[in-house]
Amino acid sequence: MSRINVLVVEDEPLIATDIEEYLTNVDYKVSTIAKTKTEALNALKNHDFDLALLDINLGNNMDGFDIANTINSHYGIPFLYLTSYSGKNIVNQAKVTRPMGYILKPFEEDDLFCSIEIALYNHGQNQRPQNLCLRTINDQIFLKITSKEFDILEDIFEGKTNKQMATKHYVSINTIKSHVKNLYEKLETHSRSGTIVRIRELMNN
Amino acid sequence: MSRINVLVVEDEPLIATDIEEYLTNVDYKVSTIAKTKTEALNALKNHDFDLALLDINLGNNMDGFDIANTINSHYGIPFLYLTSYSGKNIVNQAKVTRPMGYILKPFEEDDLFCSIEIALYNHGQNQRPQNLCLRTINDQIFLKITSKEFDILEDIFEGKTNKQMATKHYVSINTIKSHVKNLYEKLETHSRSGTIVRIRELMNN
DNA sequence: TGCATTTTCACCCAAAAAGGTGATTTTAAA
DNA sequence: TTTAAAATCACCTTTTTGGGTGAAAATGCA
Repeated sequence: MSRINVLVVEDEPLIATDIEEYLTNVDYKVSTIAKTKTEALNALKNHDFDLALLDINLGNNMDGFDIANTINSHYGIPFLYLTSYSGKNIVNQAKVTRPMGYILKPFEEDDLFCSIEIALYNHGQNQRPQNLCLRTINDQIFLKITSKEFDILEDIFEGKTNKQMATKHYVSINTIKSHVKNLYEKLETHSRSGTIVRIRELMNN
Repeated sequence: MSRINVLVVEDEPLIATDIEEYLTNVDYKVSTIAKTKTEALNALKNHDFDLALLDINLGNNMDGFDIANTINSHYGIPFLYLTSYSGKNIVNQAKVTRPMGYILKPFEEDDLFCSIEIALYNHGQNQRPQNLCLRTINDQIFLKITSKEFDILEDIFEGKTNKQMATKHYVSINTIKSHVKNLYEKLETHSRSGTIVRIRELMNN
């Protein structure tokens, strides 16, 4: 497995080399340090990065936000802001660009490492199975789903048949049918696929 | 708009009150401070939180991970770890629980504020409806799905029955069954719900 | 301890889906 | 215009689901 390839965007050379050293120490690879927006966009165009670390303020401009937007629309890699701005205003501007983290200067090697690891992992998982949440569902329906019923619901959501569920849970298929029937009543559905659709809806509110 | 309701899980009273003060300063509401796993789970059961801040280590146990798992499966609120562990091992254990952030002690008020704001925003945005894409699907299977079959597939994904589809498309139910059969062959599935699961997978790559 | 809920299971019937075979008509491309 | 692929439809059998009724354990609280 090759090392994670990082783009560092930072206009202050001293800080940039600091970051580079930190990242190298924890086994990431810094293949480019960009000092301006132009350099950053160029690097993005010409290389494949796994992650970007963005300073928001580059030479008196909030160019970090622009870079973030370009990353979102064109490259889809995760990124974190490394900045000394902590004001409400800036943070609100920053959050709508959907960074995976916001680290305030000064920071330490470990801060960087932990946040990056979480960011990379979450980014990788984000286009992935959506998992159900009992509370979210129950908040939206009148007759509440019990925890056993919830287990069955998860299996239905995974496409399992009654027989498979009976085997998995070491109970009679009749028991499964009973749970399924109760689920349909509580969710006001009448079929497995209809139930999956319903759950998709409930989990998106 | 009422203030963000935060659950703080921290076994060290001094740190807990520090966190509470920080959060109150930046206009969050700390409605519960839990010192043990039991207290935390109880609080989650009895209150509606918008966010949780978890210490990983509670009295010599890694109970923070358990709490995180319960949050994911039962409550679906975003959470951040506040901890002094920065080892690779711990971080790797932590990331699979999908925290929205990982903040190392000691931290400051602003660190907390920035990370929480990002976490809350990203969590809120993460739920989205998904739509199918023929190209994406066909790129991943050997026998390609035709455009008519794709129409049927969309209906299956929406939970429709064969009869409903027949009515909608002005064809015999036998025709629908024929299309469905072909879809199962091409997608290597054997049921409607299994097909929905398969499509979910194919659309997430 | 007693009561309510949950979980377990059985049996029955009807409806829907799954699986197979075969065949005709349309459509689109060579 | 021939030909292959796609779309249409029929019929049949078996399996799985859905829907209804009822009831005995097990569990969890009060």
